[in-house]
Amino acid sequence: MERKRRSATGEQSRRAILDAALECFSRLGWAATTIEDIRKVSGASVGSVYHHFGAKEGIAVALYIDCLRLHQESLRARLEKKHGAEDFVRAVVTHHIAWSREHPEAARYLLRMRREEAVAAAGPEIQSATGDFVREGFSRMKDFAQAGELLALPPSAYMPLMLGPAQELLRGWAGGHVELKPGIEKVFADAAWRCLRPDAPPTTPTQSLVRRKGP
Amino acid sequence: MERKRRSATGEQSRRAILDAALECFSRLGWAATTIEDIRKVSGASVGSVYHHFGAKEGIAVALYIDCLRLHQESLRARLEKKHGAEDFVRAVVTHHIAWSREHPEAARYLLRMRREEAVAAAGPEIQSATGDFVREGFSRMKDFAQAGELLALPPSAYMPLMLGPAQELLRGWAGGHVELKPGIEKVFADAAWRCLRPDAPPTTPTQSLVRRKGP
DNA sequence: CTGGTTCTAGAATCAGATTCTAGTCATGGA
DNA sequence: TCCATGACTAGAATCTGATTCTAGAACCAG
Repeated sequence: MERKRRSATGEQSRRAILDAALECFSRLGWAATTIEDIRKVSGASVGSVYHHFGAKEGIAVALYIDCLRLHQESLRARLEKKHGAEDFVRAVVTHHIAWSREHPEAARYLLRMRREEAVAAAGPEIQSATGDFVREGFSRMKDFAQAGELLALPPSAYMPLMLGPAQELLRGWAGGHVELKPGIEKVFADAAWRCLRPDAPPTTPTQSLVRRKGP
Repeated sequence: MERKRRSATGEQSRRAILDAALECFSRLGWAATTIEDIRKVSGASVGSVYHHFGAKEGIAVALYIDCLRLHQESLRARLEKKHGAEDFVRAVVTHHIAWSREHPEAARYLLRMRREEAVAAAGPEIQSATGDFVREGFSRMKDFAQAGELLALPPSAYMPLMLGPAQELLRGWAGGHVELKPGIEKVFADAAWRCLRPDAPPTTPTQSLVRRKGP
């Protein structure tokens, strides 16, 4: 009944295949790497690859979930101490950028494969592997909003406003032509907060060079 | 010497192939549609398809450029009358969302294929087809910034801040699970402007978790 | 030691992209 | 008008690489 009898060996080769896959996908791209490439780099056999992952897409999905987990664990740890809305927003944005800089291969893979068909098709599977975390963060933002610590907005707007700019920056970086300057996370954290913080008196949006100028 | 002798016929079948491709890609996804699918829908032959596009990727790229052109022409027209920074920013964001709603297939295709390997590899070709437009918009933003009509920021931050949130929203929409509510473009235009408008007093960038929190 | 299960091997199969050869068709010039 | 030319269409033949299949090895519980 055990899910993993010979786990030691099996898990080991599964790991080797995932590592090889990340290397190959990074170097050659997802479409261009063949099972043969992965087989050579990992030292496994075709049969073994298919035993563990079922199909080429299976590798992509497993690797995606793997990287996502790394990312989320790191973020979770960082968010534990954040209780206010501003701290929360800034920490999420900053972490997103900083983590990507620290784990370039994994980050690039996540950025590239997001919405890539091979992975997108496995939506439900990924949901179940990581959905709670996202849902949790989302509901936390709604709570902040309800408490007046964030601007009141349609719920579906929070995530895009908070992370969209960073995501777009990182996408450019992953594409290879923009670099990630050292202090850039601060710029984006500021921007996200500027965009989400409450305040804004009667909101005279038409002419806006007037207000603001705190204590 | 003429580039297009039998152009009428040729152009026609090229068009038919592109249309068929958009339909197939939308319905089945890029990876899953075969040349055979496109051949059947368009009525062309394999040879004809390869004559016009060279490879499956060639179809994807041509279609991408085709859709991008539509998008840009529409945006260009809309921007002509916008002279101030605020108008400009709001128009770009609003247009991005509204256009997507009006041309769902093309928009979804653009969103899905952006950074998709098949298309990303053709970067240079796409650059030359559309680069000017982007460059132009970018330099316009730098001008605004220089004139003090936009917050001073690292140049690479403008595009992500302006369009990142909308892009993220649309990506969710293209993925199929978020819907595009009627007035949502206003929310995102407001947010973009909130985030880019100048103002912000002496800007004490180093420590920013202190101030703010008004009365 | 035996039966059951996981995992590894690698040859065989299959699908589908690409290539190749043989035309067809419209045009410009003789 | 008639031919040469190059754009274009057809579809069969190849090739590449993903997937399947059959055997067997390693391991564990009884």
